[in-house]
Amino acid sequence: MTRQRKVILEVLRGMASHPGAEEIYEVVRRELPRISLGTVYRNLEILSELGKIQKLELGGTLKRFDWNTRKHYHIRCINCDRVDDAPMNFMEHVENSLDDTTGYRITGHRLEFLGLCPDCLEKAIDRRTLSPHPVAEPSDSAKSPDGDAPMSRKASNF
Amino acid sequence: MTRQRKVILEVLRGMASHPGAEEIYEVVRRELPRISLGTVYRNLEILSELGKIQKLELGGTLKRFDWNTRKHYHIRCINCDRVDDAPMNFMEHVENSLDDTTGYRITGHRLEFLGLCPDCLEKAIDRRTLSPHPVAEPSDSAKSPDGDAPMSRKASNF
DNA sequence: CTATGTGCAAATTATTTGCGAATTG
DNA sequence: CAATTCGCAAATAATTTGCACATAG
Repeated sequence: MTRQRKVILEVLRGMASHPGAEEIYEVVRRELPRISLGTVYRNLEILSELGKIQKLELGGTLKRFDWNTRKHYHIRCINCDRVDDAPMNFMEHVENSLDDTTGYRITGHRLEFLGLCPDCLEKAIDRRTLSPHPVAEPSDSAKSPDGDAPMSRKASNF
Repeated sequence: MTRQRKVILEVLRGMASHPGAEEIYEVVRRELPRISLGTVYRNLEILSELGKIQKLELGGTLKRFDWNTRKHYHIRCINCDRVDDAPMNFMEHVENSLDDTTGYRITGHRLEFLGLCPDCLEKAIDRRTLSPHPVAEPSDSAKSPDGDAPMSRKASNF
């Protein structure tokens, strides 16, 4: 347990979000200005092997880390890539729903919800930025409480 | 619809697995030796936007592609990274299980099962390669039908 | 024709690794 | 001290992109 390892762990525990290595690096740096990015990567890996943190492999391009080591799900914004915990119970038994013809020995599962986070949702409603096809400015009062969901092309992948 | 686009689509449709871009490239190459990897990437992206194929963002390091555009789940081997379709019905309603305090507008979800594929499972049983701690060779007949699952350290992340 | 797509090579992004020096126990 | 870890820089891996040329419609 080196100083840098301890600081990395504390920093992650102090973060509400689910940061990637770079983001953690930037914060740790404020305390240990001489630390290297490689050290951050190495320690995040080690800490997750020790079970002190959890490595998340969600969609998108980067690996994220979570101080919460309990099994739980996540929800990711398809527009800004923000990630939050999904407020939903872990389904202990989904794995039993699998047809046993797979031949696999199942060891776990991962569930990720996709959607627009509150911030991006608001921007989408205000500016129609994410509408499937550009919309001629409607009267600004038209804040349809639950109208046509703005879905990006990307979202239609699912 | 260029020749290369057509060939890429046909090749993917002819593949049983869920290949990444490189793997598709290698096969397409046999028909179009002068095609470039960049073209493969570009066309896979376009084809998925057109809804002709599906882009998969599973765990692991690479993006995979699936000719099957219907919503379905996958199962991935934690040892060799092989991916198969998960023989299980799509859960149309899981998204409703989400506590509505999220503030997100949900547009989809993704479920991935993890485990040992038949091949890796067999090797693990034969050679105990993946046991948590090395095991003294037991009698070879001990094919426990559902005994102690060989779990790698990685698997315990979930 | 002309908009779109291609091949090639260089650029990006995220992550990993070799190595000699520093630190921990 | 001896094993582990660090900082740094270079190496990978997967994917993206700029640009001059080629092709489809």
